[in-house]
Amino acid sequence: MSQVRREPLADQAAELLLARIRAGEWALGEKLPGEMSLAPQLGVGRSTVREAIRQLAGRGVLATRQGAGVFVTALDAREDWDRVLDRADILSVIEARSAIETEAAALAAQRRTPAELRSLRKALADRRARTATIEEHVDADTAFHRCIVLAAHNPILTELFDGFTPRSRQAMIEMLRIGGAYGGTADHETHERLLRAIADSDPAAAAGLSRTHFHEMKHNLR
Amino acid sequence: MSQVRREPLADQAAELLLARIRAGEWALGEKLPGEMSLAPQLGVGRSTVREAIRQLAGRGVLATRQGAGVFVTALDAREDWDRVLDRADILSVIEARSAIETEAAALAAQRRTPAELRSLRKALADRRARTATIEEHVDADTAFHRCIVLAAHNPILTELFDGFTPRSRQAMIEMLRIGGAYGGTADHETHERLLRAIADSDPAAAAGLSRTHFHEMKHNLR
DNA sequence: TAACACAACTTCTCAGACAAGTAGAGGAGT
DNA sequence: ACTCCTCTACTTGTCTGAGAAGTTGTGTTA
Repeated sequence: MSQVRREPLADQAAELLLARIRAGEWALGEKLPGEMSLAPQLGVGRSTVREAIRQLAGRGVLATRQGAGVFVTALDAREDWDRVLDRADILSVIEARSAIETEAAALAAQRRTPAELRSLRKALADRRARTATIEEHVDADTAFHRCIVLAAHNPILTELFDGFTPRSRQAMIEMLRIGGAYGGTADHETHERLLRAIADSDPAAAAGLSRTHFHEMKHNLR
Repeated sequence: MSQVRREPLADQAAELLLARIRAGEWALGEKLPGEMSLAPQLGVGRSTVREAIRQLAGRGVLATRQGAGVFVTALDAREDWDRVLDRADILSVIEARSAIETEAAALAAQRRTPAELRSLRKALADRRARTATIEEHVDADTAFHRCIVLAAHNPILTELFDGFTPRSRQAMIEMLRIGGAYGGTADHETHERLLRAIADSDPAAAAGLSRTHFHEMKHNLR
């Protein structure tokens, strides 16, 4: 049946531990049994257990403290973005972008510097001009939205945005290809008003316009 | 000057190796020197080198093949959550949570199942009861908010939430420790109204309450 | 009651030994 | 000259044992 596949014991032990963590055997922050008791449980030597723990520590699931023990730091190994986005539909991507960018728009309206305002205007002009192909327009659109996130001056939001927009690019392109019209005057006007709200330091209006924008996107999907 | 900072040798070795990989000492796919020669180079024993390699393997930077050697599989451009959160202040964390959870609250109000509603009620009761220590209360609070995110039925938002709440736990605890009052009746009432909005399928109210909640948190910070 | 000392635990690190797998050199046969 | 096989040197994988270093709770003392 299955190929011989000789996987190292340490890898197998790591997988087994991860499965038990996912199953909820140890809650978040809880201490695992010591290496000494874990080794016989998994049927391997102590150093093998240590290597398995190190592997999971590298993935951010476990953390060790000398003298204290091994602790669960995350319920789940952070899955690769690619894998998550493979399963997620376009709708989920839009909703996540809405979450991040609506908050970012409000913050940008409060914190944007004059230099960032110039970048925003330039990016919006680019967004209007570059409508030759769908790919080009999606990239210009993403660049504009990234300027907003940057103007929010929040490193975590930036990281979140950069984390999955590159990977959702294809989904966006497909959505526009299906949805038909893109770069329309109505769409552009929404973006223009969003920029104006940020320029006017009006967080509520910026957030509202951003929310509306993504709401329309979701609506066009059907 | 600097605190003693007794970081495990294996971690130090991993960081050192990663730095040399980033510096381009070994190209992508290239083979590293053997453990035997790496150990004296780094000034540690062989098992320690192995643990460092395992750690980097868990992060996807290295891969080992028995009999062949250790190979570079990625240059590890992506920054670790831990590192991002180290630099980020509490304010940024709250803003990011606000972004995710406000959207999640609105979606949860539309999509929550009866079973999820039961989980929410149970989690809220837990949140009210568990106020013995700050740690306990933070964990109960996180659990309640996680139920909301789950009820939004959006895998990306779930992933985002799980991605950094475990790591922002300490920051939350410190914030409450400084901020003073926690688990107050006003705080609990806000959560109760949030749950009611979700139960009543009122997305706008749920989003508004969530936004207010995080806004108050930011305000208490000062 | 508060501060200290200690004991029992934990992880950390090293060393040595052998098993298991890989890859290249070199020889035998065609 | 070419192919195939074997053998060898080198690699990672695993286990054991030992002591160092750190943490936590308990009991003792002032």
